[in-house]
Amino acid sequence: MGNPDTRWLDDEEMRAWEGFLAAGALLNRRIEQQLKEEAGLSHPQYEILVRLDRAPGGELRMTELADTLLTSKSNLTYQVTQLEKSGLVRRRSCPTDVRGVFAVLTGEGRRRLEAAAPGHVALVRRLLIDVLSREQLTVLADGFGTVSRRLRDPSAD
Amino acid sequence: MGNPDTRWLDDEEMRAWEGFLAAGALLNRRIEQQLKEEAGLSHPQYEILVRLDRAPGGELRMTELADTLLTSKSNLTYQVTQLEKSGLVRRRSCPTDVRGVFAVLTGEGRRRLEAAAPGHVALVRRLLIDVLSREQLTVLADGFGTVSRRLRDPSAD
DNA sequence: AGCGCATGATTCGAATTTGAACAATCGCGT
DNA sequence: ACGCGATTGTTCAAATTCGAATCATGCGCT
Repeated sequence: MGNPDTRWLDDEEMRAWEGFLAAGALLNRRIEQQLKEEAGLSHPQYEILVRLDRAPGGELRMTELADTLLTSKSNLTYQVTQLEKSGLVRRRSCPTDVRGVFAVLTGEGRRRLEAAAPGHVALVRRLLIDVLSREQLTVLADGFGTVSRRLRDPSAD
Repeated sequence: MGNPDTRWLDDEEMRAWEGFLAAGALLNRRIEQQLKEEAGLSHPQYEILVRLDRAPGGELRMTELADTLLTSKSNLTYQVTQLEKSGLVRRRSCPTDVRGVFAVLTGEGRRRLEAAAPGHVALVRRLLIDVLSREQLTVLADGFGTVSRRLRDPSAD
């Protein structure tokens, strides 16, 4: 069996962990809902458009996109197909590697993103960013930075 | 149309927001995976068992359970059915309200939870809690406490 | 050139999640 | 006691997500 005496979470630690989970669930729900009704996009879809918009040429390889989105490749295939049906993204096969596929942001995709972004940012601001002080923001950014870095890194296993 | 000049997120704000999303995604992935292979439970299922275990008598009304879990009622119906098939939870109809249903933690459910908890807590500790300083934890707990409270409260709309 | 393993992306089926619609019942106000 | 809007939990179909398997290709090595 495992270690007989577990180091349970104390009150503060529990508060942090459950607060994190709760905030995540609630934030996601609101964001999903707002994005859907104001721009007709799911949060995952919005994130895809954002990554593509940032990328040079407005395009990224499927795998690269999946990596930055922290999602599975099969899921990305599905979402990109949906976005393609909506005309917001198109696929382009990679010239130097027959296996490779680029997801490319279309003009309409960019327009849709630009239409969605202000409302989305305003919501994130209202629900999270503006609720916290600058000091809190810094601490969170640092903390999550560390956590994310360790999670990506196999050594932190 | 919306406000023409949006207050975009500055670097620090972006770092906090994206760090939050990334940490959430990565943490969830790991937790899901570990819980599945070490205890045969999904994270949602584990959370259900935890809430029931905390509740007096090891039972809660479906709606109440759904509320604390921040999930939809239909989803809870599904999960409880799954847990019932596994023998970890059973349903009991409410004596004072014919419509009402209690989800009750079974002996086997409690055993399974007790078997899963140490590993789960250890993982949360290793990936999140122990990575942060006590000060960071406090800020996180306070910040997300506020955020969650506002998200639940319709006035914070 | 040819072998063999790693990669890139999709496909497939199963599991989960969602939201709307439903049926039954409650309980408040008259 | 009655009417009726609110509540409780489930059902249903559709959308999403997951992971294993697949298929085709790239690349290093001999």
